[in-house]
Amino acid sequence: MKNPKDGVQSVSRALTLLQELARSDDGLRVSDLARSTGLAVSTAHRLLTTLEQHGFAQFEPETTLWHVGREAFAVGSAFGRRRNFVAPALPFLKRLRDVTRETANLGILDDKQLVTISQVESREIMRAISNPGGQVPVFCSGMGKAIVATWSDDAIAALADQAGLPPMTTKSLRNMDAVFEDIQLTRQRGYALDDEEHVTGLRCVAAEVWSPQGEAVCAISVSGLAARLTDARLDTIGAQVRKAANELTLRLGGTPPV
Amino acid sequence: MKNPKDGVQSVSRALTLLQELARSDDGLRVSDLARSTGLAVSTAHRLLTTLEQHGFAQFEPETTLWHVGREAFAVGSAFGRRRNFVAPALPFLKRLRDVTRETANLGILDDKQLVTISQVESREIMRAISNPGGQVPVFCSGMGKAIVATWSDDAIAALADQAGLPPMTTKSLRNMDAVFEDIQLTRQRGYALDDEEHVTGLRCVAAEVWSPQGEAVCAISVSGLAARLTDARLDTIGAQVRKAANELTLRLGGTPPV
DNA sequence: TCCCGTTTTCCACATTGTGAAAAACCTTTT
DNA sequence: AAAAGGTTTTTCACAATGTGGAAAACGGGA
Repeated sequence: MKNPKDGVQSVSRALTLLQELARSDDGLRVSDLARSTGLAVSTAHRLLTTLEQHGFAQFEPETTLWHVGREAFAVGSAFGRRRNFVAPALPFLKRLRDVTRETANLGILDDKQLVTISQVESREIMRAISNPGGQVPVFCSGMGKAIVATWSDDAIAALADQAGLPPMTTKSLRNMDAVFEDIQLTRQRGYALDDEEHVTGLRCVAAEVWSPQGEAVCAISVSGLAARLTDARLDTIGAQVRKAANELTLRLGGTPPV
Repeated sequence: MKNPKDGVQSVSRALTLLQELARSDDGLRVSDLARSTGLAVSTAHRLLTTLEQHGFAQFEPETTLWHVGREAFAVGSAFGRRRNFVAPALPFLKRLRDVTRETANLGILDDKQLVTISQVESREIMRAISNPGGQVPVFCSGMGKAIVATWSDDAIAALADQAGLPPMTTKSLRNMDAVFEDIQLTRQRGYALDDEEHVTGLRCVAAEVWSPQGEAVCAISVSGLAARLTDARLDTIGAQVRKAANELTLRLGGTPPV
């Protein structure tokens, strides 16, 4: 008769109540909840009380309506917190590596530096030069520029002011005019380009990834020898990177740019 | 022996497990959970399974670790949805973050606790210590004090009476005299200050946001290392936070204080 | 291969959750 | 002002349900 696969009855019922509560924006009454879940009113009441004791449900005495409680919010946000983008990003990076046959990277902006968090290496003989964990000045990095391009010009100027524009190669951007010109291009193209600005001989195509809060949290890029990442391939790869970035954005619960 | 006031045992235990899971960023094993909650392993396992069936917990077979599940996230965000000032607040938080270069927060008062609803992080190395969803005793929080300062002294006393004054650091307010003194200052200044009263080394400047009904519904704050939020900057930041709070108030259809 | 530390399943037992019904509240109606 | 109709709470006897010890199934190391 009893099927253990159903789990613990009372817990299961309590969770159903919570889900029902979450469905409603302006609260529900005990009797409504009892009806919609098929529970006895007294049972629903008892379970709700328990949920309330733990802060998962909330009762408004004035209106006698039940709501989802703060503790549910607290526990739920732990789900989002755990999302360090590395794990979900991997499949997209791999696919990107496979379609481009070049190294794919994931990076975040941290204290004026772009940090490469994760990397899926090209299978070609010549590998990328930068390592995961490696840091690059923002404006010498494709990923850095992709993220920064989403900011206001003022914010960009402020960052450049603080971080400076340390040149890494002869092609590095050396003044604000060059920076804004490059950012302008980045916004138009929909992807950022590092054309041997970090390491001579190395090119890098990048696009930013958006958080649910509507901010560019990290970026995806493809990097390889300038000899292989020819001008002719740039737009194709740009579109592929853009696509991967948008897909990851969706995966993370964000909204890609129009 | 049995006290019905304790609520439904199994539900209560399951919720405790969830809270425990939320505390950990990289997952917990059944046996760890059993130990930390004082449950028999088999019981913990059974409850977790039930949580998993509803999507509130998530099990990683590879690592045999348990995490908070997507459904907990879904239900939790219903809490945020009901307090729908999150979306309209974001632009103001971002601007505040940009002008102060510190983390900007949005919080509401809920059952004697201040809950951080949303957050726009500083771009500096040291990020905020508190997470969205985090809860702080009212009188240890800048945002809490900003809201409460709009109340009558009687109401404040009543709340303190109920909630107590649990000290979080050595600088926390420990008696009603200190509270009223601080509230007095808050009203004069036009902004509230949490000077390492919640976390040592962390300062926080806050101002309340008004509803069209003329009540302080939520608060905006800027938080950062005490080393960076120096006394010299306090009044400037206070004015900036006040301004952001007033702008959001207008946006929500309320009337800012004179 | 065997072993140790897990996770998972099983099962007899009584603790614990259950729901009908009654009590306590509210508004609204007469 | 009292009665009626809708709630939300509380109570309580009963047995269905959840419990935890112990045993079984894994899953990596030696």
